[in-house]
Amino acid sequence: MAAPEKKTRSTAQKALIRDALASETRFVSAKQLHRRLEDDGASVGLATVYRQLNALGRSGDADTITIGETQLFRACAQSEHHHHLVCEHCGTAVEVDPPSEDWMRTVAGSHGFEITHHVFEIFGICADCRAAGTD
Amino acid sequence: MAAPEKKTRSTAQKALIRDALASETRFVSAKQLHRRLEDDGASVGLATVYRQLNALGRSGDADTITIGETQLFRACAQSEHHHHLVCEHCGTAVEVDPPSEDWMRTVAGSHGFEITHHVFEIFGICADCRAAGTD
DNA sequence: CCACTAATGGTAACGTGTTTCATTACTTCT
DNA sequence: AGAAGTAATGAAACACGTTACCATTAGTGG
Ligand SMILES: [Mn+2]
Ligand SMILES: [Mn+2]
Ligand SMILES: [Zn+2]
Ligand SMILES: [Zn+2]
Repeated sequence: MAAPEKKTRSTAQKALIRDALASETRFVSAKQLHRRLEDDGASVGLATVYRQLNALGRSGDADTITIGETQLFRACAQSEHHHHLVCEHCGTAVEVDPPSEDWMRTVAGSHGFEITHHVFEIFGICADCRAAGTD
Repeated sequence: MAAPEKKTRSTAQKALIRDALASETRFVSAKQLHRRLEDDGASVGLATVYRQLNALGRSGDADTITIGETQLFRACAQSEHHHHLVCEHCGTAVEVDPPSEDWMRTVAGSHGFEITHHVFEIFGICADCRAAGTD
């Protein structure tokens, strides 16, 4: 029973997408990133952007949150489990530590649940956007 | 500047939807509720289910969470702000108190953010579903 | 180079959820 | 009760993010 041995292939598009996401400090959508890529002269298909963004999310190299009906991605500095304080206007995000993982397991266990995952994100308006919005 | 004075009208569908949701202990989607209504013999349009569910959510009479790409609703007993421990298999939910609202405001303020809202839901598998899944 | 096949990209298809608009039926007024 | 006014409904069209399909391109290893 040899391991499935999935061999991945490095392409120009893959690098472009990864780098574009890495250079972004905000949470961005697939469409936004695609827009930026073609603005920079690169030509990458939207389907590929979706594929690679999903791949980055699966491999843990990118965090993802959903705002409204669109999914946003971000290449986070921190690799450990963490959460975010997100500006719902511009997407700027700050990394935040989780609020006691043990407590969750305890309360879940007391109800017979086995935790699979949890979502915890704080949304707000950042100082910049608040200043800009006051006009 | 008198208040907008929106006058609402009571209809049979409105009552049916509200009661159906109230009788449900799980988080349910619009489609699920619509299915159940027509299974019970009632004839209500899907658009109306969406409309009323949204209305209940707006008025605070129903909590809502998003799992995947579909929105789920539940008429919660507790009217104060709270969160949920949700079985991602059957939708059963347990009400849970927030971890510490002050802490959020503090960490947000220290980054210049003004909190608008936050999402915090714990997902897992309930005892029943875990037992049923072991076959 | 060659053969193999992962990856791409344009587009069709999909699933939620919303909007439109003609029709229905609550409310209020007389 | 009857008529008028207008929320509310419902079927279908629409919007939109995301995925599936599939012919074509291009890494990789020999
Ligand atoms: Mn992060
Ligand atoms: Mn609740
Ligand atoms: Zn901002
Ligand atoms: Zn369950």
